[in-house]
Order: sequence, then structure tokens, then C-alpha cells
Amino acid sequence: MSRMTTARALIYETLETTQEHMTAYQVFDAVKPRLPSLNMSTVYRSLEYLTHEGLISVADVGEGMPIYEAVSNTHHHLVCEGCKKILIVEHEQVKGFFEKISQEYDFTIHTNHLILFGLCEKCRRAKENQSEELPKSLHP
Amino acid sequence: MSRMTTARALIYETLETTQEHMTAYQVFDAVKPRLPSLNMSTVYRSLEYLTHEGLISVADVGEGMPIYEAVSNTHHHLVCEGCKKILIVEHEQVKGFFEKISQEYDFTIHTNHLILFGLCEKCRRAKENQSEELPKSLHP
DNA sequence: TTAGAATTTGCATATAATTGCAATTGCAGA
DNA sequence: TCTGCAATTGCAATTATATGCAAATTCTAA
Repeated sequence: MSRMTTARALIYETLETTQEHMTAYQVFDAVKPRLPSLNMSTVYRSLEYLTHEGLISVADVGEGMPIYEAVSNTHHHLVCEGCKKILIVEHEQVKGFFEKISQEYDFTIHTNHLILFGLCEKCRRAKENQSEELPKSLHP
Repeated sequence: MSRMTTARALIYETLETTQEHMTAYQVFDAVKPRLPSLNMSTVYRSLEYLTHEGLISVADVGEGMPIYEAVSNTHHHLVCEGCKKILIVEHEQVKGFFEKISQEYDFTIHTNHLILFGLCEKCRRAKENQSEELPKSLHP
């Protein structure tokens, strides 16, 4: 049977109260003062556990390390590869798609945090201008 | 300026002809005989480069290492957390959703390989039965 | 309340992935 | 075809993550 231990509880509480996404190391730094014996492997294992329990979500934002956050208000992210800006997508916008896939493939989707990479409007425009205006020899 | 070097070309060619997804290590093993000087860091960097160029796609299947594949026929994956089975989702099924998000958020989506985790029909049913039929004391 | 079984943790170590830097390679222009 | 410079590679660390195992902790049932 699985147990909600001190370490797991503190880690979850931290993510829950912060309401921000954090890397494994940030979680470690935040919890360590209250649980000095805490070890990085416990952090990794606890995050994996909490994810599996559906209490938190992981997402790999591509640059750097994966981020974890409490799943209270389910949402998703658009990550701009140009300026690294992150846009929030409400689950409402995704729900229908998930339901369609679920039905079509008879598959219950657990994933609750989507990360889509691409270009925000500003960076897209910047790129278009660049391609059109620069002389060929200056292309990157 | 970016260059299509021997290493990058061989790595791409391997993924392209294989038409299978491979881990970084599998790519290394496949290319090494034809390019003995090849080094793992080159593999990682080349895979990153090819991904960025849109020639291949990465996907983190959760268990184990991320997998790479040539993007010829764009598709997506459903990964069953019960039996680890992988279902293929045609891009046709996803296209509409991407377009909607693109418009709504004025964001050009580059992501071309979605991985959704969950339970296939068989495992879902197995789990339902388990919850209903087992006496409380035998629960995991 | 406590004993005992089972899960979880810390530690040490292994594996995966990333990075700085010098040497090498590829390409545009002569 | 050759040259020079910028991009890429290999190597040797470094950092991030995962894992085996013994010790510690948690929970159930008596």
C-alpha cells in the first residue's frame, strides 16, 4: 500500500501553496529547511509518486529541466521557441479534443498537462520580416 | 550558418530509412559502424539539431529515454500506462485541435508529435473489475 | 499501544544528458 | 581548387536523474 509520508506531504504542500511550477531542485530547496534530512533522490521519487497519483503534473518545457506543479486548476502551456514566453491554455480549450480522442481510440487519457512548442505572434512576425527583408548573404 | 554534416546526415538517414523510433543510444549503435569517430555528445547534439530543423521529432514516452523518429508521416502516440502498449493517432485527428489553438492564441504550433498517457480499453476494464471485486484487505 | 510487515528514505553509485574548450571539418568566396 | 573563418566534433568534465540496498519510518491489527 502506498503511503503519504512527511516528505511527500511537504513536497506536495509546497507545490500546492506556491501555485507555481517548480523544478526538482527548486522543490528541494523549498522543502529542505523544514525537513533537513531530505535527499534529492527522495525528491525525484516523491515527484514521480505524486505525478502518478495525479496530484501534480510534470511537463518538459524543452529548455532546461522538467517542471512540476500541483494540479488544482488544470491547464496547458504554449511555449514560444523565439522569446521563451509561456502562454496558458485553459483546459476548457483542450477538453473537447481529449474527449474525441478518448472515444475514437477507446482510451482514457490521464495526461493533464500539454506543452506545445511554436512561435508567438510577435516572433512569427519578426521571423517573416527577417526572411523577406534581409539580402540573401546575410541569412543566418 | 548551419551545416548538414556527415554525422547529421547519417543520423537522419538512419532514422529515415528505419522508419522506426529509436533512442539516442540506438541511433549511436546504428551509425557508429559507418562513422567510427562518432561520439555520444554528437548524437545528442545532432538529434537536437534535426529536431529543431523539423526533420525528426522527439517524444518522451515517460518510461525510459525519449525516442526520436523521422517526420515523414506525422502522427502521435497514446501510451497505455497499464500494459505499455502504444497506439498510433493519425495527425488528421489532431489537426483541427491544433488549428483551433493556433487561432485562439495567435500561436504557430511547431510540435508535431504528441504523446498522451492513459489507459487502453483492456486495462481500464481490468482496473474497474479489480476495484469492484477485490475485498478491501487485498487492495494494493 | 505496540509489534511486525511492508514501504520509503538516505546513501552511494550508476547511468543519462549537457557543456566548455581545443582540434577538426565544411563552406563561401577568391 | 584553395584559403580562411565559422560551425561542428571529440573529449573530458559536470550536472541531472535513476537505482540497489540497508536502515528508518509508517501503518495495521491485535
